[in-house]
Amino acid sequence: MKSKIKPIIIDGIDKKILRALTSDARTPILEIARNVGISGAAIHQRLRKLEKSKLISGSQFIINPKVLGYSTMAFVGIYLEKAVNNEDVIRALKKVPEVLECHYTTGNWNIFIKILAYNNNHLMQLLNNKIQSIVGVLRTESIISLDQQIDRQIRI
Amino acid sequence: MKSKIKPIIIDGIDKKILRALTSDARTPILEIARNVGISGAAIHQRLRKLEKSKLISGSQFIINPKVLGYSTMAFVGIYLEKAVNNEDVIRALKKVPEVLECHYTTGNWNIFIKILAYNNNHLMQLLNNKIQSIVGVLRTESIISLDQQIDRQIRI
DNA sequence: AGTGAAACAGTGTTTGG
DNA sequence: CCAAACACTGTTTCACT
Repeated sequence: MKSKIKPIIIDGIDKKILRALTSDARTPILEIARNVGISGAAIHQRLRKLEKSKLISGSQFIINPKVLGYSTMAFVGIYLEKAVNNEDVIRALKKVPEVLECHYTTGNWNIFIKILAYNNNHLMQLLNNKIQSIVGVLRTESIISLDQQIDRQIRI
Repeated sequence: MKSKIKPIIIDGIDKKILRALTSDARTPILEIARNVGISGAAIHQRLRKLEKSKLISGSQFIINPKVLGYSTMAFVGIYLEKAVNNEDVIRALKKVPEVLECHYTTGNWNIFIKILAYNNNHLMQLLNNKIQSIVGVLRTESIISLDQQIDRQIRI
């Protein structure tokens, strides 16, 4: 069962708070307060509202995988056998840490993933030993990202 | 010219720091210090090292687009005319806030994007009015994400 | 080089209005 | 939403290993 999504109304002040915190999660609340022109307690109050509405689903430091040597990003379309239990495949994919995203999709592929590897050879190993070896996976089609030009969240 | 990537050696303490801050960017440094068993000053020092190495490229609050009414995510493969200036196309795509990712890719498509829309109708409008109208775009192929099962960073 | 204790300014959060 | 209040945090300094 899906959890219900409550709509939320956010005003200009909420947007300013969100813009500050989506560009730097550690922006001091009091600094935001000064820029917006209201008290820190008010910002704090609004943040609680935004978190309660689930519009904010957490915060994180961003890791640059290139510094760790990951230089190959790829998208992989996966064909599944008709009889297979999809959830088992998802469970297996979750165990592969290099798989960063996983979607059920329309079109020819049943599942579509984003995967990160050290290099093309490592990608091939992952596909052979970790992806295509999953029970129910028929075959895969890979699209390698030569260069990522945009990576962002939705604009507030 | 690409900026040089300096390799970095991180030990178990660095990993613990990164794990804490990638799961919650606002984790107090002193709390990490207590869990790891070293002083706050030491954590602070290591954080500076990690930022200097660019392994940490910032921090952000995570927005849940569903709460804002975005319910359709799609991947779109884009065919370009041979004569077109790719950078102009990227520049145009950057101006479309619903485009969250953009990659140059191998394979049939020249460019591959991830895009977010309120619904299928909105997606169609975006494709017709904002993407296919870009000079140099020949045609597009869309893959709609029915459900996203995995969304994470590389494991530390 | 890396560590930890101490110190201060500044922050996060609560309370009462 | 504000102002005040308190405990705690972030950050620097410095002596030590």
